[in-house]
Amino acid sequence: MAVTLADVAARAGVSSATVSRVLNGNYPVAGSTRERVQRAVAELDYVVNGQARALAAATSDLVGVLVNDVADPFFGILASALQGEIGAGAAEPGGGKLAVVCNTGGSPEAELTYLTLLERQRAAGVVLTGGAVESERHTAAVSSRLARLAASGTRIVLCGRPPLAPPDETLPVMTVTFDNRGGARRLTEHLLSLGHRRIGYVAGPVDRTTTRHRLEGHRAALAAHGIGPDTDAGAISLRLTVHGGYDRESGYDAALELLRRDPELTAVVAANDTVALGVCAALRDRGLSIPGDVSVAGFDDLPFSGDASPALTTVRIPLAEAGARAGRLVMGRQAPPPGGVATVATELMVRGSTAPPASSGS
Amino acid sequence: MAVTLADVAARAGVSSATVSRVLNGNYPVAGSTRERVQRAVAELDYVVNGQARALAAATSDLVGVLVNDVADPFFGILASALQGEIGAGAAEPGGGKLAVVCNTGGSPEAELTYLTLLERQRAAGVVLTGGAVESERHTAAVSSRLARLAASGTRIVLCGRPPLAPPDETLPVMTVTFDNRGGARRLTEHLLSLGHRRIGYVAGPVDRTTTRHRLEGHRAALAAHGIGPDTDAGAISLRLTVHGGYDRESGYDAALELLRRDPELTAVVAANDTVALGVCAALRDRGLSIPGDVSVAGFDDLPFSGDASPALTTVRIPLAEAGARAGRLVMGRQAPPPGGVATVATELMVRGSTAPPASSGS
DNA sequence: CTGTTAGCGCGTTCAT
DNA sequence: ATGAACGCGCTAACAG
Repeated sequence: MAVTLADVAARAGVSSATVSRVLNGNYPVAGSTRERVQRAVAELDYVVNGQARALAAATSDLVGVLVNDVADPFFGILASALQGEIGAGAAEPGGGKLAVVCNTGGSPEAELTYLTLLERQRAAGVVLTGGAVESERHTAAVSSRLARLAASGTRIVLCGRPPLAPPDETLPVMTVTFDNRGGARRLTEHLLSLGHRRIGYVAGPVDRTTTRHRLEGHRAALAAHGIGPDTDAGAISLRLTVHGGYDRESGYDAALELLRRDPELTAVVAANDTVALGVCAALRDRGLSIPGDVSVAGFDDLPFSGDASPALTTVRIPLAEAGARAGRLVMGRQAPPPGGVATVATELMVRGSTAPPASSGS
Repeated sequence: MAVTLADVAARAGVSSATVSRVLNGNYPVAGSTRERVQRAVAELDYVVNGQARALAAATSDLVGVLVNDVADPFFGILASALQGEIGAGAAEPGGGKLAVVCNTGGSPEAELTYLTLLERQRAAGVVLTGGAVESERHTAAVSSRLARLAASGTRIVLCGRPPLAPPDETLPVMTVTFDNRGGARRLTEHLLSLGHRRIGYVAGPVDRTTTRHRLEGHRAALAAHGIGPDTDAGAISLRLTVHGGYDRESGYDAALELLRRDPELTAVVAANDTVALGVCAALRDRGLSIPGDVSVAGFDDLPFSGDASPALTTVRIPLAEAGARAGRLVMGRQAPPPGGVATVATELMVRGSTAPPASSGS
């Protein structure tokens, strides 16, 4: 069948150990011997058996990357940046590893299943991306899985979700988290400063850290402007929150629902840019102009956001940089940040989709 | 360190062979024994060692997916659909495999490197997605690598590129290819029927099958309308072809170049939707309206294309379906198409970005 | 510098 | 139905 180390050794007239040494270049080997071995390797088209090597050396060439869905640009960009770091130097010996991308679809069960599969493979590292599901049970389950992985030497990095709770902080888990709360707050402040008071909010799925943090930022901004939950205007704002998925359809449906709840609203903040596009489509279908009648804002600043028209006001997350950083961390190519947690700043991007409300202008 | 089969065996008071049989469920085992073993497995939190299993059983849980870049929605959607099939049933024993996504960045060397890495891992299957680089040397190199992989039992699927040349057709390689030529032809016919005659073409990178096929379709449509390369109008069209990357910047730059070459052009066809957005941006920056002054068309029908404004006329490729099909093929869950080649039809999507040229209307 | 030996953890014969 | 023994292909001690 396949040619093995022994075949190469026989061909080169040396022991298999010597061949191994030449291949890994960790031990001194005489130049002439090395050359003979390399010739034999080339002649036989020998390719090492990764699993045998992994078994013997107790190492792995695999790094798991858990994402909700690579088809979603948010995760696609993260995955791409991660893969870039993980696979970097794949040509050199020991240079790069293989990124195993796992689509969880946002399902907690799938997340656990994949963690088990990666544990099976004795993955060298695991990166969990995107918001985490907030449930006692699931958090505990993930934590214990991660603890076992970490105990067996697997490097763990969280990217785009908050660090694990303090009690579990003993885990050697590194985190690259996004300032979702701050970004959301600045975004809503922007709308408030434009004069908007009836602001709809299309939130993401419930029980997700990302959803909660963005919503908290939004409400914090409202409260700071005297629109706390205990005021009349605040009560309206509370009523103007609709939860949905992180997809375009959800945005479309949510926008219609918001208009039903308050035909007078002047602005809509969406959970992310994709949802915002759905919101825009719904508003247009209702004959409303953006931002003339209603301002719309998104989150993430995905590539298409600048090309939408009007261009979307949104909050930029440097996804590629964050992913690359997480990649370096999981590869051990960069020292962990102090406390194990790095917070990536977010930036308000004001574009054409937001403007003062019509009433305030006339 | 990690708990092994032997540990479980000891705990259950049976031999390791019995534990193995319980785990794989391929052999008859007494109910009571089975139960004791399963209890021991649960109590010890045992997780099989994938590499050891792979080594012993000569099987692999890995399937490689080569893409140019997962951050590109075209590949992101393909990868997502592929992963969905590959990982399907990951919970059941033998149910799913792990998709190893490899970003080649369109580099032939990276492609070969990853194929070697996947061969190392004795991957159960490999899917090559997207257009192939057209070069004698590279094609030969890839073919021989694929031949070796196939010989060692790895299932090979091509998705989004043409089948390998007839001489290599003996390889058990399955192909899911896109009708790029037909789609491009219908797209240009659409523009011609609107009355356009000076049509710029922003082609993809040279020496790529996708680039060539789309360009051929474009030229075929022109020729069919009497605008062959030997006519005056045809000569103009030839001059109005610019090559660039598959990214937005390339589209932007190419559009400016096209306007320089012919300020009178009335339509621009782009290599894909992303490029088309760049073209649109450049035209707008030049003060030209779409489609009033210049019509623009793309290719692929990525999700954002319908939300651009004007919405992009483009050619739809059912990427998710194609990816899922390729995934089933590589998993051996679907019978290979006759001749090993399935051609996926493309569909012209006429939207707002194309209209009759201004001159013909007045 | 190189060969010999002993596992890595599991699947799988062959016995029983 | 179960156990003992061997080997998958390679790396890592240990000699020499």
